[in-house]
Amino acid sequence: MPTGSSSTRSPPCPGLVVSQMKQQGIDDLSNEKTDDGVKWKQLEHKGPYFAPLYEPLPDDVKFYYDGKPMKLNVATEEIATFYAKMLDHEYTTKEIFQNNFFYDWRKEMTSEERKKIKHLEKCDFKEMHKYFVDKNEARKALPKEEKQKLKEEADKIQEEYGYCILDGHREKIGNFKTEPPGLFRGRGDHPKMGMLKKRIMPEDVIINCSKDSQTPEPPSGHKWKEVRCDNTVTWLASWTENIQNSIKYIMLNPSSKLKGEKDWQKYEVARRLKGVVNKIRSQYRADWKSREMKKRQRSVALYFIDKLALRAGNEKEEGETADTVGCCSLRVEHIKLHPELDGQEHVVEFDFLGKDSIRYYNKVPVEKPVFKNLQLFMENKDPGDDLFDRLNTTVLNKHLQDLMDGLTAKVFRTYNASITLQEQLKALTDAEDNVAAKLLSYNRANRAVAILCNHQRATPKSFEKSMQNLQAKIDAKKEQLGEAQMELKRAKADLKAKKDVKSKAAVEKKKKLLEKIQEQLLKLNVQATDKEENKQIALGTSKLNYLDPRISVCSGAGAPMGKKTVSAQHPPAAPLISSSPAPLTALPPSPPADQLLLLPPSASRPP
DNA sequence: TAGGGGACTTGACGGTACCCAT
DNA sequence: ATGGGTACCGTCAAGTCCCCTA
Repeated sequence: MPTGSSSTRSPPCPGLVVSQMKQQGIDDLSNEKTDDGVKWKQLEHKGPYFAPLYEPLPDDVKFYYDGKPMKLNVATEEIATFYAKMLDHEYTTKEIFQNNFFYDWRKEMTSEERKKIKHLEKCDFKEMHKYFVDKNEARKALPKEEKQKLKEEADKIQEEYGYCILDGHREKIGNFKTEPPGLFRGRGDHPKMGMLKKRIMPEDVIINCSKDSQTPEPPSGHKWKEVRCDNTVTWLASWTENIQNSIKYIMLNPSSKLKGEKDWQKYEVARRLKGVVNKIRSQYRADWKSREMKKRQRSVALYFIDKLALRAGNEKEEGETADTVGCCSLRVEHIKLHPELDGQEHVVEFDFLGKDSIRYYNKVPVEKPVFKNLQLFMENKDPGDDLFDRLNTTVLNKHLQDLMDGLTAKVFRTYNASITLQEQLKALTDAEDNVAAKLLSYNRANRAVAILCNHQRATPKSFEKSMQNLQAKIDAKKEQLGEAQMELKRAKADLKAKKDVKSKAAVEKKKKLLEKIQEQLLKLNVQATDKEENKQIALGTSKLNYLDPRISVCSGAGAPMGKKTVSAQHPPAAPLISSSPAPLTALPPSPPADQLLLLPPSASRPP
């Protein structure tokens, strides 16, 4: 079973590097680190690879305004192609998108163009659109050799710009290309959708590298905005994007040692939480009855974060982004209280848009004091008012910091995700199971985590069809099964009549065949179950960001690990399985790997 | 202590490489 | 060999959280 450990990491492998370093008497990187930041000594790279310049359209591809062809200035034309390319996308039907685009487009026009082009409805991009569709088709239809050539060119660029040297190690860069210009596509109801995302020029880019290293050359005729040497940060280059005025970075690939160690640290913090979580839970339960409103709100919010793995919920600037919330920013309109619902008492119904405007909908029975507190928090408030008006993420995290060093709201998500995987694996897996059954168990455990974290996906486009295909296979197999049963019956009758060796052998043969078919049918059914259950659930995110890989490795589940390198997630000096830190439930001293999962499942989920 | 900047992680999505059944 | 299905990976938006300033 693949572990994904070889695919993305740049050679040489981390373990090797460390042993070489030790031999050479070079200190391990971790020795040079301080608590509050990276401290590298050497960073060398080639700077970002810039998005290709705009190629003007051929003369026969025309833009029409009010039915008449109109030659656009190159800059104007470029922006028009951004819109033209998106014509069959739902975005372009939205009024906000259209308005934002048109407003920004007109700003970039020449004054003559601006005088003429006054209404988007009169703009005809269809010919341009067709040009790009055709071009795309042509690219797909290219002969093999041509495609190979293109790939080689891309590989060359990757080779040249895709790696950097960090303290003597060649590391893969995550995103070495600048983002190309285009129209901003926000998620959900984004007020800025359709705005023009400008082209990044070398003059916008800050380069970060070590003083003694070779400073990357800007493209000819250009210069960098700034070259600096800041070894407390991990980015190689940065620029400010024009939509949200936020900074974008070029950073290392997750397979790099730097990222891997950070990831490892994250899970170590989660493991420390394991040790104090019971105390924290008793504490917040006690605080439900506090005389201070602030404490009550804090403790109820923390209960939600712990029990439901909600995100912290920072405040956002109104009108700048889609209206989404997390725990601390929940509003009265986002919950409904049901003293009784479907035979359960004290049910809270959540309905809000979370990160990426993904809907969170959940009906949860809560403990009575929580319910009573929520009623209190909602008294005399309007639907649009904050549920926790005395609370924000800063206040909450400050409190958490007091409870445990390094504890923040998001650690609960990591902790509860990982512990859920571990418990589910333990509960669902039987060592005797075959591979298919084990894989289903792993997926189910992974699914439990994804559901907890509300990681959703759009139903894949081909879902219905591929489900039908699978069903057809199952039907065919069932038919086969029926036939096999009949044949066995006949063979048995034959044996009864003849009682000879040959017919006995025939019966055995038919029996074997029947068993084989039964097993195949079972496997298909398992597959169908897995597929159906996974229809709208995304497993990747939790696998990548929330599940301590040591849980999967130690349990022997051998499931795909995603793009992070397992070995890179450890301080490489520690071997992965034999003596390395154990997963969450096994706090030091670490038992041997085969016992890691045998700890009591109790008390790991909130009461 | 509000407010904003900065650095970093988390997240869904779409294209592509790859795999397996036909 | 082909084509359908899927895992993987890049992309870039959207979060979290920390720090600094007024």
